[in-house]
Amino acid sequence: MRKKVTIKDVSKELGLSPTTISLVLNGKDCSIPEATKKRILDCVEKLNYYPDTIAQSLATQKTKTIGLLIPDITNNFFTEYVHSVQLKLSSYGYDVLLCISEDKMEDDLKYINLFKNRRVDGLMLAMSAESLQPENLENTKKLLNSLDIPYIMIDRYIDSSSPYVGVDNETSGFNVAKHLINKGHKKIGVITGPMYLSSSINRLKGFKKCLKEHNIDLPEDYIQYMKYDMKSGYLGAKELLKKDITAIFAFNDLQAYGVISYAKEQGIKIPEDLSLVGFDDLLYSSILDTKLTTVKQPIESIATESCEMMMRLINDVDGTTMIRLKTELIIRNSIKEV
Amino acid sequence: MRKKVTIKDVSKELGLSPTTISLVLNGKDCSIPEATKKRILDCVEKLNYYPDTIAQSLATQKTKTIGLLIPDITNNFFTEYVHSVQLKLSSYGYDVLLCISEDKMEDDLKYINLFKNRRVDGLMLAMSAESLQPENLENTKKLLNSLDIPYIMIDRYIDSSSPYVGVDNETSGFNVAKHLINKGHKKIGVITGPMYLSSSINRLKGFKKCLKEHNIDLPEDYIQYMKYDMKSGYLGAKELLKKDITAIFAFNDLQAYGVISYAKEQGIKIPEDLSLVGFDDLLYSSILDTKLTTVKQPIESIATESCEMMMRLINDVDGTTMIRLKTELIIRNSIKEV
DNA sequence: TTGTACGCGTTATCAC
DNA sequence: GTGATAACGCGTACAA
Repeated sequence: MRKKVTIKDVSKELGLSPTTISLVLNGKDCSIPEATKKRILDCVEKLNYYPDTIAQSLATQKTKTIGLLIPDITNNFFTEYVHSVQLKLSSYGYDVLLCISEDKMEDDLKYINLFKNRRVDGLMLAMSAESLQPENLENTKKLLNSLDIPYIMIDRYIDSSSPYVGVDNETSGFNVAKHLINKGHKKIGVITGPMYLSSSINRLKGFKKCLKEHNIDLPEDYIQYMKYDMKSGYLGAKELLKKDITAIFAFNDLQAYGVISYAKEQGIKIPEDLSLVGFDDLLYSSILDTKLTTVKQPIESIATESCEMMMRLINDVDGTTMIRLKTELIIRNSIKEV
Repeated sequence: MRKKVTIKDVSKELGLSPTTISLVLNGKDCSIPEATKKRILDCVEKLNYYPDTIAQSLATQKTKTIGLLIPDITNNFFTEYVHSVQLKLSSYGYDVLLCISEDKMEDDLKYINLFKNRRVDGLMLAMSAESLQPENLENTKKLLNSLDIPYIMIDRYIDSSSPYVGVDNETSGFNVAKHLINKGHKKIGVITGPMYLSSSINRLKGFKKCLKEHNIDLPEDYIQYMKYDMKSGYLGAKELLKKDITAIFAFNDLQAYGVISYAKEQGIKIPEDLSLVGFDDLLYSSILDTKLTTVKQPIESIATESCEMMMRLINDVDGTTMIRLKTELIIRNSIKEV
C-alpha cells in the first residue's frame, strides 16, 4: 500500500512552500506567475497528488456532504428521488450520505444525530410518518430548531417555518376529483395516507373541495384512512367495495396496486366494474395489465429544486424556501365513463 | 449557531487532561478510578460533548464509511440490498456513501475515485455492465488492483481473485430448467442479461446443462441476448414468440414484466398460452395479475454476508472471500403443465 | 494514574 | 510573489 502523496511532497519536489501550492490549487490566484503555476500543476499531475478530503474538512469546517433521509426504500418515488438528488448534488461537488428510517421516529432521531456527528453541510429530510404525528410534532419541531445545520423538508412538511419542496397536493387532489366527475362518477371512495402527513391532508382537501363545488356528497365511510403501502390499498379496497362506489382514488400508486390485487382476487374488473386513480406514476403503473391513470409527480424537478434550495441555504443567498410544483394527471385506461 | 463543544472544554471544566478523557471515552480503561470515570462521563453528558468525526478520522486515518456502488436504482433488487446493507453496517458503526453508475463505466471510475478521495474504509461494488465488457475488463482489473482499499464485488464478479458475494447462479439456472421440464416443457425460450455479467453467464450455463441432461435441444435462436430491464423483456418476447415455444425463462423479474406486457398486448395469456419464469422475486412479482413464478435471491443474506466479509477485510481477519448463496424457486402460477 | 507534546494534511493569516 | 506559523480537534506514545 503506497503512501499518500501530501502537499509537502509536492512542496519538496519543487522547492516551493505549501502555501503557494495550496493557493494555486484552490484557484486563489492572487498574483502567481503563470510559469510557477504551470510548474505546480505539472508536478501535481506527475506525483498524482490530490488533497485529502478529511484534512480539508477539518481545516475548512465543511464536509461537502449532504445528509439525505427517506422513510421507505421500497417506494420507487423515493428511490428515483435519491438518484436524481445524488446526480444533481455531485455536479455541485457534494456527495450524499443516505439513511432510511422505515417510517420510525426513533430512526429519524438516530440518523439526524449521525448526520450531525458527521458534520454534513446540509440535511434533506423526508421525515417518518411517526415523527409527524400530532403527539410527536412538538418534539420533532424542537429537534429541527435545535439543528445548527441548514435543512429542508421533502415531500412532507410541518409548517411554513421550515424550507420545503414538494408538489401542490391540494390542486392535484382537486384535479383528480374533477376528472372523475367529468367521467360521470359520483360515488367515489378514497384511500388516504396517514392523515398527519401534509401530502394526505392536502390531497384530501383538494378532493373534497372539488366535490363540494359539484354538490357531490362524500360520506365519511367512503374515506379509508390508511398507510402509504400496498397492503393498505388491498384492505381499503376490501372495505370500500362493500359500499356501492364506482371509483376509487388511491393516494399513492402502491395503494392502487393493492386495490388492483384485491379486485383481481374478487373477480372485479378494472375499469369495467371499478374505476381507479393512483398517485406518483411509478414505473410499474404503465405496464400493469390495467394501465393506471395516475398523478405524476415531477421527481426530477423536485430533486433539482431541492438541491438548488440547499445550495442557496448553504451559501446564504436569498430565494424562496417554499416550493410547490405542479403535478400532471396521466390518463391511461383505469377509468371508465359512467 | 453555538460553538461546538470540544474535548478541551470538558478538560477545562474538570481540571483533567484531555488524554484521560479520551482514554475513558474510547474504553481504553487501563487504570482509571471509577470515580474519575463517572465524573468524566457526567460532564460529557452535561456539556453535550461528542467527538468530532472529522478530527477523529484525520487522527486515526479511518473514516468509518463504506462506499457502495450500484448500477441501477430502479431495480428493486439493488434498492433492497442498499437498505439491508445500510442497516447492517450501521450496527457496526459504519455509514454508507451511495453512488449509482447507471451501468456506465465512466461513472464507475468517477465514483470509485470519489470514494478514494473520501478515504472510505471499504468498497462494495456492483460494477456497471460496461466495465465488465471484455474490451474493458483489463482496465477494470487494473483499476481494482491499484486500489489500496479493501473491496468486494456484489452480484457480479470478474474472477476468483476478487472477494465476492452473490448467489449460485448456475444451480439456479439448472433448477429453473428442471422445473420447466418437470412441467412438460421442451421448447423453452430464454431472455438473458448482458453475457459479460457472471450472473447471466452462469444462469445460462446451468440452464443449458439441465437441458442437455434431459436431451432437450436449445436452438441458438431460442436465446435472446438482452439487457436486464423491462424493455428488453418486451423485445425478447416479441422475438421468441415468433418461434413455437411454450415457455420463457427471463433472467430477471424486470424482463419478465416486459414479457407480460408484450403478451398482454398480443392477447397471449399467461400461463394458458405461455409459461413464464423470472429471477429476483421483486415485490411486484407477487401482486401482478399473473403471479410470477420466479427465483428468489436472499437479499438480506447477501447483505449480511457481504457486510461481514467487509468487516473481516477491514480488520484483517481470515475467512472466506467467495460466497455463493442458495436461491429458492418460488412457485406461483405463471407456469402451466403441458 | 495523569499530563505533555506531537502528528494527522489541510487552509488561512500575516509577515517579508 | 512567497513563506513561516498557527489552527482545525482528536489520538497516542512517552514521560512524570
